[in-house]
Amino acid sequence: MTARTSTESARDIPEATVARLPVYLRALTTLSEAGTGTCSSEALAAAAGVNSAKLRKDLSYLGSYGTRGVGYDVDYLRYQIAREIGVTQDWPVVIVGIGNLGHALANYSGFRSRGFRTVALLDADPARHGEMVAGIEVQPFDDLESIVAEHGVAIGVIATPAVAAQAVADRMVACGITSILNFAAGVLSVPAGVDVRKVDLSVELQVLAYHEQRKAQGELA
Amino acid sequence: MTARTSTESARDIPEATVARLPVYLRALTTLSEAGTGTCSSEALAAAAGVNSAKLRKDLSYLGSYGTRGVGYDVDYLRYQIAREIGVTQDWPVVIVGIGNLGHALANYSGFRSRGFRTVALLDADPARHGEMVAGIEVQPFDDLESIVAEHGVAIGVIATPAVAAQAVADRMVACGITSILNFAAGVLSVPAGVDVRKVDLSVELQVLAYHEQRKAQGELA
DNA sequence: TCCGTTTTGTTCTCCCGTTCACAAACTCCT
DNA sequence: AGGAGTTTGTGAACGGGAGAACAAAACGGA
Ligand SMILES: NC(=O)c1ccc[n+]([C@@H]2O[C@H](COP(=O)([O-])OP(=O)(O)OC[C@H]3O[C@@H](n4cnc5c(N)ncnc54)[C@H](O)[C@@H]3O)[C@@H](O)[C@H]2O)c1
Ligand SMILES: NC(=O)c1ccc[n+]([C@@H]2O[C@H](COP(=O)([O-])OP(=O)(O)OC[C@H]3O[C@@H](n4cnc5c(N)ncnc54)[C@H](O)[C@@H]3O)[C@@H](O)[C@H]2O)c1
Repeated sequence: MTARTSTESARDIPEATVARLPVYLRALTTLSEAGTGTCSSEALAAAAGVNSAKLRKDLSYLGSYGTRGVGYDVDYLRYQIAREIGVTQDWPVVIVGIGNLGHALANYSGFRSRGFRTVALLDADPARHGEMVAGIEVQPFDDLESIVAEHGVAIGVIATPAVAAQAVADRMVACGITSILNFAAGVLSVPAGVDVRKVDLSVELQVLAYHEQRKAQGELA
Repeated sequence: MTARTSTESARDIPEATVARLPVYLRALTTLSEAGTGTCSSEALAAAAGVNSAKLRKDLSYLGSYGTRGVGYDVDYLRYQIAREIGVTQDWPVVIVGIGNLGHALANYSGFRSRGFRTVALLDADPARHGEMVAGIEVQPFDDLESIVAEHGVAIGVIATPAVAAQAVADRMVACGITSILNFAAGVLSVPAGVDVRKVDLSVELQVLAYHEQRKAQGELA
């Protein structure tokens, strides 16, 4: 899934833990907004939907931020996780392919509130150019290079049809983007050092269908 | 992630394999449409973006559908995987929460072509009722029970705000839905025997941000 | 028929992740 | 000050998945 080339820095956090840190972060934000000042690993684990031992081990990779007999300071731990993930700063993001899904993503407020700022919406179709979506103007895909250079964009989102995805990814990589979130079906091939994460709704539904079928078979027996 | 209660039937396919079968299925469909009649595990693995040994082991859980020295018959293997997943039949699906994301999902043609049929779009907001999206009329959320009963729906999609998600899930479970695809943030609690899969875009982006930050740190050193 | 080539199916080993269990550390009450 | 109660941090056992390696099987040509 992720390719590592650069020299490993100080702490090496397991991939599975990295994927859970954002979940803890959200749970902590909810707790903080509810006015909770301190929480135990048990309580936080319940809020995040994981085993408490796993939570404690995950947090131990970041350091020793809890107090035995007491628990964790919600705001302090929240800051530490945010810093570790790197969302104390804002990451500029470009979205390519402003169709059905691209519109939804552009309108999604959860990005901005969680450390990401959409700096541009790009589409190859001239008919879409100039349209305003969530306060941002849709621009030609060919503006990619200048926008990435101007804002120092490192993260790109692909929401184009599958046939265009590889070409879009190539252009992104060529102009310096090193992390891609891909909604299009199929496999993207990128050079080492570029991270790609794929979201595939059909896969999710088909996994559900598999289990659903098994349940039905079990009832017959 | 998934809860198993019913008695295990004949073959027990590892969860990791189940998650990859849909990927193989798509790769096979692409190959078939390109006119390929036979393919080796090496070729299919490349198309699916996985290791060929892993692919062969995955397929061996389904049975012995290949021919040594030759490879796999594309259409035959495709049918076998589709049957194993359970997408030779059509699964009726309801989508709840027809906002930004719900619109995109309703318009997504990839569902129908992969074994799923959207039978209803439901929303709690009366202002949305009667709107036509992708040829389907948006109906009141309170119609859930009658629609599920009428069509025998087993799979539900939640695309409401996070605060409403648990209540929607409860109603779904109460009227017989046993598989839920959840796009809302936060943890859903459901009884054993109900499968929930969560898609969380913020988590995906934050994982990318973490690696991005590490890359930047590595360059400084 | 026999041998070389190709490719599957499977075994074996290693590694990562999960979970249990407990000692260390902290608080609070007497 | 001391003991009871609570909760963290981590060592250790366990299970599952990934990948290398190879034997078994099929094919094709001589
Ligand atoms: N809509 C969904 O809910 C959904 C769900 C899962 C996956 N997907 C996937 O997401 C992708 C987008 O889906 P959608 O429904 O928004 O499709 P869409 O057709 O509505 O939008 C695609 C957009 O990409 C643009 N585009 C095409 N080629 C381009 C290029 N080379 N460069 C830049 N822009 C280009 C098009 O002009 C269009 O605006 C598809 O790959 C689809 O499979 C969508
Ligand atoms: N838009 C995105 O790209 C995106 C991305 C990731 C996650 N999400 C999540 O998906 C969910 C939906 O996002 P959105 O942008 O479409 O939001 P939205 O506000 O545009 O749409 C939500 C819809 O749900 C309906 N709704 C509210 N309460 C309901 C209830 N109790 N029963 C039935 N319907 C109800 C509302 O009327 C509205 O139509 C949110 O939880 C959001 O966090 C969205």
